[in-house]
Amino acid sequence: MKINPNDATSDLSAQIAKAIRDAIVSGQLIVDERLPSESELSDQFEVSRSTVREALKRLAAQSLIRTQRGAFGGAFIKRISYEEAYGQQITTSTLLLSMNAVSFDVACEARFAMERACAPFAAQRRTADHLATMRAEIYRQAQPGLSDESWCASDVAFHRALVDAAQNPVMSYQLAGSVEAMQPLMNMITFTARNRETIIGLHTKIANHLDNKEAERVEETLVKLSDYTKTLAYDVIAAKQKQREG
Amino acid sequence: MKINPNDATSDLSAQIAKAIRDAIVSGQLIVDERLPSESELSDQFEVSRSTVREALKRLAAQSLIRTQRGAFGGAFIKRISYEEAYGQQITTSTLLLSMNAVSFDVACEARFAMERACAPFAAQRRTADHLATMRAEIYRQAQPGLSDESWCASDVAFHRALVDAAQNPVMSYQLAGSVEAMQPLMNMITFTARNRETIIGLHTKIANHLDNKEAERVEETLVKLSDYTKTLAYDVIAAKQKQREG
DNA sequence: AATTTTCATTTGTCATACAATTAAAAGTCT
DNA sequence: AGACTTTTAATTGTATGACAAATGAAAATT
Repeated sequence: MKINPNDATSDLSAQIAKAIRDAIVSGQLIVDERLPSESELSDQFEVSRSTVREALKRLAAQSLIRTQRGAFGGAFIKRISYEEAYGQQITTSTLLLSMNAVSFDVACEARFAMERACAPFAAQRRTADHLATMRAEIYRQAQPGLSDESWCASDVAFHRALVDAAQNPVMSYQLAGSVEAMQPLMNMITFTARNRETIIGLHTKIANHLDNKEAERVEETLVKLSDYTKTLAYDVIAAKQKQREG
Repeated sequence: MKINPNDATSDLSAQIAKAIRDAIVSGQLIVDERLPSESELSDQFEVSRSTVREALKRLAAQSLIRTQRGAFGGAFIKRISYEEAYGQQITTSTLLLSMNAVSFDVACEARFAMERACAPFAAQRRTADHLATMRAEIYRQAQPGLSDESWCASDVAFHRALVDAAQNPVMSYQLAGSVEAMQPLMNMITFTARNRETIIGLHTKIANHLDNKEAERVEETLVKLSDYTKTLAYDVIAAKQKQREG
């Protein structure tokens, strides 16, 4: 692992982080392996300990290493967990959508397309637990006086159960970002009692079709749900437009 | 933004990073807004400048801020680009798969399921450019003496073109991880001339069906490709098993 | 043999200093 | 007055040294 101290395009700590990251991704450093101590690294790279520390903090932020204090402590290559990966994906996806002004349509299309991809597997593999979770969320959604925030949270929980029913952790991980990152966009919509009723109807259908292992029908219903959600968004945008003009 | 100096569960720099990150994600800090200088932050949080710097490097590693030297420089909230988001997703996905010993089947299933989700949109929206890229990669794949590495790289390029044809940047971003993270797993497979021929045949079909805007057929062919890829992986695993026993 | 103490190692935090960079402000020349 | 150059102040990047806190191994003690 080498760095170029005269490269003006990036900081030393960024270069060091990259060198170590590359070694991890390429498999040269394996899980639970200990990196040299901060002093040793500063000798090897010929930089100060502060610079090494900044590099290590960069890696820690990406869940690539964990550190432990004390004798026989140090920085260890970390086995990244699904939970951490979810978290990172959600943060990145959320910011990507909010900062780049991704249109509701584009985000909605991506989300429901990927959810539809889960349907065949979910229909095949769903357990009683998954169905119970979905029905419990539907029940919650039907409560009168539920705040928009709680409604959206329950909506996310329902869809996560659908995705998890496919029992493919990689898919669950990939979709976590899609579903959760939509929440801020969904929050812009005001869900009237009538809107909610329609959505609950579609949710119920999805649960029933999953129960009957009818994948195709689940997909059809997801398309309807996607279309209906888009319609609601259009109405919100139209109303805002009118308000601006009036 | 407040931190708890006596919280033994996490470092001060991690707490500070979290406080700022939360402010960014929740929209309290907007794109291109300047954070206080390192000295000001160290005053506000009542920690040393080094600790603040470590926190800022954590945020920089997640592409949440960029820094600029000199007068009127500082740390600015960064608009995360699709490219950076791709990069992060690929790093995380790759490590998630390699470190958690995700089976080839699970990864393959997730990847092709999500690719299939793109098919309807790709068939509708593909341009001449997308088709040209796909056919160019097919041509490259047919070259005799192509190394396994180059073959896999071309395979990735082909599938990226397919995903990009859907013209939904959010989907492209989500799928980048799926497709690229599979590469190390794919590299374990030795692609014989005969294997390649079969795959090229399926790739050609996909390109043709896309050309004809026949979404259903694209999906069918993707299923065949998925099944064939799984078969190849089984053979590799079986061969290794035999080697171990013999 | 079990418990306690000591000790060396390592990360976490702080303080200070200086280099490098940068844009604004001030100064200079035509 | 306007274009160009120099100065200046602010800010991040890097280095150094110091000490606190944690921690597991080794030594000492009971």
